[in-house]
Amino acid sequence: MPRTGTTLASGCHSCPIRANGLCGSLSEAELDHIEMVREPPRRIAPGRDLFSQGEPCDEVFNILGGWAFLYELLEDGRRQILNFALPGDFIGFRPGGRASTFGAQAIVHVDLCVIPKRRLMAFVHEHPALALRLMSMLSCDEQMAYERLTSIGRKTALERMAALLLELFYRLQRRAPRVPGESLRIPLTQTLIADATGLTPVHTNRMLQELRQRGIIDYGNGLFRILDPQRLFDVAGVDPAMCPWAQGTGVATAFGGDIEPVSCMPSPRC
Amino acid sequence: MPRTGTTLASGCHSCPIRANGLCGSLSEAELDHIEMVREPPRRIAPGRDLFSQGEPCDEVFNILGGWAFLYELLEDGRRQILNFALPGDFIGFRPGGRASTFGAQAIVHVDLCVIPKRRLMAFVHEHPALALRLMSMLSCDEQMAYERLTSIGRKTALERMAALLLELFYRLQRRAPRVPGESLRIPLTQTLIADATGLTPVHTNRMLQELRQRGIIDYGNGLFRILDPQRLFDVAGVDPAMCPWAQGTGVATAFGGDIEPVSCMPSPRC
DNA sequence: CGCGATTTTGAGCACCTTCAATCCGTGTGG
DNA sequence: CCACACGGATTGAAGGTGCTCAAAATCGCG
Repeated sequence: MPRTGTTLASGCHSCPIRANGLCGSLSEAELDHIEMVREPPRRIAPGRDLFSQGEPCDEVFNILGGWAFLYELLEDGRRQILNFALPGDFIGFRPGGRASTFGAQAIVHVDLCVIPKRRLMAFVHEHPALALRLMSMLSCDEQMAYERLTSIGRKTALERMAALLLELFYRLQRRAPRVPGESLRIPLTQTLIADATGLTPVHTNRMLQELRQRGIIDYGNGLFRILDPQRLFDVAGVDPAMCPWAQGTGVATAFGGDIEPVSCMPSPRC
Repeated sequence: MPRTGTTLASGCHSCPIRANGLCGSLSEAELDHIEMVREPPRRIAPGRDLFSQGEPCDEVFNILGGWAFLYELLEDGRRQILNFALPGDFIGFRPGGRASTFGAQAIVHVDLCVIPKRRLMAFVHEHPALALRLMSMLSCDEQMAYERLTSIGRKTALERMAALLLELFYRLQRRAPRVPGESLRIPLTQTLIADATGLTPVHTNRMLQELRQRGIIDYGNGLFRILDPQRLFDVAGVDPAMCPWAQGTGVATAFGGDIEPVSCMPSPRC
C-alpha cells in the first residue's frame, strides 16, 4: 500500500478538501495547530475496512480521496449500506469508546486524514468554531440519513434508484461542477447500489435498465450519465427545493450553471 | 392549550429531564445562564406540529414531556416516521435557516423547552461542554437513524416490528426503569407503527398479532408488554451488545436489573 | 484466450400490499 | 339508557412488487 507521496505528504495548508471539509472553518493559525493534532495520512486498499463493525475506533477520518461506504452487516450476511463517503466527508465520529455499530469499507483506494478522537475533542474544546462546524456536519449527515429512511421505507424501487443517483450526482457535483449529460465516474457495482437501496442486485439491474430505456440516464463501464435531470427528479419524487444536498441550486443550474459558493460556516455540505 | 403551571413554570434547576437531556453537562452557574437564553415553555396539542416540513424553524426543542414523532411526507401522502421524540430528547437542531426537510408532530400533549437557535449557537460558542454534549446527541441520533435504515432496508416485517418495540422499550426503560413483563404505555396507533417501520397498517397488525401469539409480547388499550425480551431480541435479529440504546445493559438486567448510570458527558442516550 | 466478477435475462414464487368489510371501545347526543 | 358515530383494530381475499433461483452473456484482466 504505497503512499502517493506528493498529495498526501503535503500539509494542511494545501489540503485538497479543506474548503468543503471539516477544517474549512479554521484560520491559518488554527490550521497550523490542527496539523500537529492529526496523524500522518493513510491509504486504504479497496475492499478493506477503514474501521470495522463491532470494534471500538478511537480515530476519526477526513476522506481526502476515493470512495468508501458505511455499512451494517446482519448475522446472516444481509448488508445495508448506510452512507457513501466521498472526498471531503468526515466520518467515524462517535462519542464514547464503545464498539461501532457499523463499519466503513473502501471501494477504491481511499486516502485519509486521520485524527485521534481524543485529541480532536480536546481541540474542539479550544476552538468553538470547529465545534460548530462539526455539529453542522453531523446534523447534515443525520438529515441525509432521514432522507434515505424515507426513500427506503416509503418509495418504490424505481423511485429509490432515482433518488440515490440524484443524491450521488449532487454530492459529486458540489465537489466538481459538471454540465448536464457529462459522464460521472461512479465506482459502484450494482450489488453496492442494491445494498444502499435495500433492493436485490437483480431488481436493481432491472430498475437501472428501466431508467435507461426511458432515456433518463445512461451507464456502462462504471460510468454514469444523467441525461434528463428534470425527469429524474420526477421519477424520484423529490422536490429539488427540499433535498439537503441540492439546497440553493435550482434544477436548471444544478448540472452546470452557477453553484452557490459553499457557505463557510453553517453546513458545509447541505 | 393551558399550561400545566407547576411543572412548566419551574426553572431549569428543577428541570425534570435535565440529567438525561441537553443540559446535563452544565454547571449550576451555566444553568442560570441558559435559563436566560431559553423561551417560556410551550405546550403542543396532539396532532399539531412542533415545526413543519418545508418551513424554516429557528428554534430548537427539548421535550419535557409527552411523545412526538419526526416525519417526512411525500406528495401523494405517503409518510415515513423518522424518529420518535421522548422526554429528554432534543430535536430541531439544523444549522442554517433553510426549510426543514421534515416535520415534527405531537402524538399526545407535548411540553417543550424552547431555545432560539441563534441564541443557542452563541451560548455554545461560550460553553464548549455544551458543544460536546450537543455533538454527542447528534451523533447518537445519527446512529439510531442508521439502525433504522438497516432495519427497514434489510429486515423482514416481523424483524422490524420486534426491532422497533425493542428500541422504544429501551429508550423508555432508560428514563424510568421497569421490571420484565410490566406494562408500558406506548401511545402509538398501529398506523404510526406502520409509518415508522415502512409497512402498511394491515400488515403491522398481523405482525403484532404474530408476536402476541408466540407469547413474546402482549398489548391492548395502548398498553404494551414485553413478556420475553430474549426472544424479542432473537426475532429482531439484534445483538443486545451492539445496539445503541442498550449499550451497557445486558438482556438480563435490561428490564429491571441494574441500569448503568447515564454517563454524564459522552453520549447521554446511547 | 480463459478465468472470475459483474451484468443481464427468464420464470416462478412469496411477502407484503390493496381493497373491503367487520368488529370493537369510547364518546356523544337523543 | 340506548342509538349512533367515529377512530382504531381486526379479518379475509386477491393481486402485484420485488425476491429467489438459475443460467447466459458480457466485461475486465492477466
